[in-house]
Amino acid sequence: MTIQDVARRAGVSTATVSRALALPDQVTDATRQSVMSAIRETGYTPNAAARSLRAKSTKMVLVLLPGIGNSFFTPVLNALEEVFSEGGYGVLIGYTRQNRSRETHYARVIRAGQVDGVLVVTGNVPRDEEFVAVPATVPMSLMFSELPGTAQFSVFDVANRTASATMVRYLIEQGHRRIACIPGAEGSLESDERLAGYQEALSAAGLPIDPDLIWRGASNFDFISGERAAARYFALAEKPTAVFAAADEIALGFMRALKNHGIRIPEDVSVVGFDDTEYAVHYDPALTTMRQPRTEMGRLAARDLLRRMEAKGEAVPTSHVRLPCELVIRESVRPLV
Amino acid sequence: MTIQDVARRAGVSTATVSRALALPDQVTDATRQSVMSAIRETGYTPNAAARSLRAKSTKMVLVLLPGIGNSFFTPVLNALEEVFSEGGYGVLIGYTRQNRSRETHYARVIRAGQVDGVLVVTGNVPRDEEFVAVPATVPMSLMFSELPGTAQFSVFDVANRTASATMVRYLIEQGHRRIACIPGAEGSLESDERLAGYQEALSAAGLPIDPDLIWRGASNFDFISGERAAARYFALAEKPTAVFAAADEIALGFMRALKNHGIRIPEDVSVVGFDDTEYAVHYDPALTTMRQPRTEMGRLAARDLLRRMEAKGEAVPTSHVRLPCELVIRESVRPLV
DNA sequence: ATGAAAGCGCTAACAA
DNA sequence: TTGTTAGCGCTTTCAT
Repeated sequence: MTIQDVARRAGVSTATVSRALALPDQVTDATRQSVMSAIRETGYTPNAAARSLRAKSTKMVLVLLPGIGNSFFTPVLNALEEVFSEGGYGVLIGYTRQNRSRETHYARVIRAGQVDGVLVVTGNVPRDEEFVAVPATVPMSLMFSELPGTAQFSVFDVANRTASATMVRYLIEQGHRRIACIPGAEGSLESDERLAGYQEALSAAGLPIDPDLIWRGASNFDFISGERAAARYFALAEKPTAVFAAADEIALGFMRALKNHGIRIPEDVSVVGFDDTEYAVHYDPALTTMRQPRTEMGRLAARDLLRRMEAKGEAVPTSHVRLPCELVIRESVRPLV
Repeated sequence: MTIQDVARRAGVSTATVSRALALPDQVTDATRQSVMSAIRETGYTPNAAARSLRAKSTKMVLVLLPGIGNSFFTPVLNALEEVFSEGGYGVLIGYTRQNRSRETHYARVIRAGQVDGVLVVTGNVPRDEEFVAVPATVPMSLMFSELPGTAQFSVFDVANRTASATMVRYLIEQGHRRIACIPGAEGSLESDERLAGYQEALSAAGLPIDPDLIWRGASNFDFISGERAAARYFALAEKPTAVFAAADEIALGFMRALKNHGIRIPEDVSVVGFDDTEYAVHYDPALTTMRQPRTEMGRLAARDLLRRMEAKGEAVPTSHVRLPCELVIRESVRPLV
């Protein structure tokens, strides 16, 4: 069923059918009626490839995720799909898996004109040379990461440093003085920022920064990193009274490892996380953490990209948004005062 | 940069460029060389829309998910993306949200020829009339659900009933006699099957099926359903010694609610789940559950669809696969013998 | 082995 | 307001 069939059936030209669909006011009521009924009778749906070829727009967005099976991104993806599909755009999903060849693959997808925009949702922006040229081709945005000195894309991130400082300050207010930190994925921006926030809060309170209490070396923000950090805890002669984990999963892994050795939380040691994933509230003890507004970030980023994709020709200024996080107090911190 | 530019630069026709790319053996080494270097110099990438229009194939797959922010599907989606992109197919993602209008939207995407295949990953197959016609257009498969009497699509599911029976039998072997069941989302196939497995195991052991111990009425396989079931537990005069939850999240929600009231697990009551999501092993106590082979299911389903999409013309028989689950014994069951 | 040419289905000038 | 027509970029007969 092509536009030809509809045109024949309605007794008009293909151009009129096209107009009846795209610019209904440029067509008389009568013809629009007959075109519409012809469409209904034939069950016609415009062919996407033909339309794309002609219109030079595919109405599709590429969403690039790291893809380490991380459920942190589930609500983000949900929000993105919601806003994009509402705006008439399809969501093409790509997992880079920190893998060069997969990045190249998706760079090619973009160059093939398969998408009208790109959203990179990850701490690691593809290093592929081919990606350098992308922003010139189609609008591209970043989520949960930043790239210094690149004004050509919008970025949506949270105030990691401020949030971490707030969290550690809360711990201090609760009377904690010896506070450890598990900063998460070594070398990532989030990790650096959250560690900086931790140090900032300690310094502001006149507390020393003890290298023995900074448990580096994690390759990810996952359970296993928390379990590994537990070994550092046990090795310590003078234990901290509180631990700030840079992600909920790290906190959960850490707590589980401690509990295996009979350590009680928060009676023996307080633990806090970062993210506020779905499981934080259901754990025992329910985890005190910083809520990242994942759904809201997704919506904002999607709407911004939508606007920039629709702006045929004229340049829309890029957005640089840093959302605050929210301290969610639950049960995993014991007041020392 | 179009195929024209490359052709001019290499001093050949566009047809030759096309052949050099698609059928390299039909071209002399010399011409292929010059075409390739022309491609490199120009940075040419074939336009996807033009290719699709001509070839009547988009090299894209639509993956339809329920989209209730459920991280159960994270590894599934991961596996799907891996296999499809390896096979040269892009993954277009769609969340139906049990919403009629969104189903219609995606039915239209399919009819527009935007995808070469469809994978419905959900217990609820779209009811939209427009979907009835889909399997005739492009191959379509089902995951984690079945539709009786439909041989035209492949289906990949787990043996829910058998797995549940195995789980309950395990509980019985551990000496439990009074076993409750939280069957999960009312009216879903998974729920029905898992409940049936529970009843089957009880009957086989000569144990009575007590309606007071079947805590129906959940609208989903989520935490809240577990919390609600806890009320049923507390209301009961004669408590069960073990509870079979039809999903890990239900089990976690249930355990958390019990612990809030000072009930210890497994000392006071044993709890088991179903799924083996990432969090099951990190909970305290680590949850005894049935592992669903989510990644493997994703791979199998993707490969099957790939095969059927590639089979230009000739009919490939559909697959009907039911994978077994694996009992994972951890800490949430107390032996009574 | 290569080229010429038709055409996939649609949209948008331009004409009428 | 409507129709005619060109052409988006590619693949694929059919000739040569």
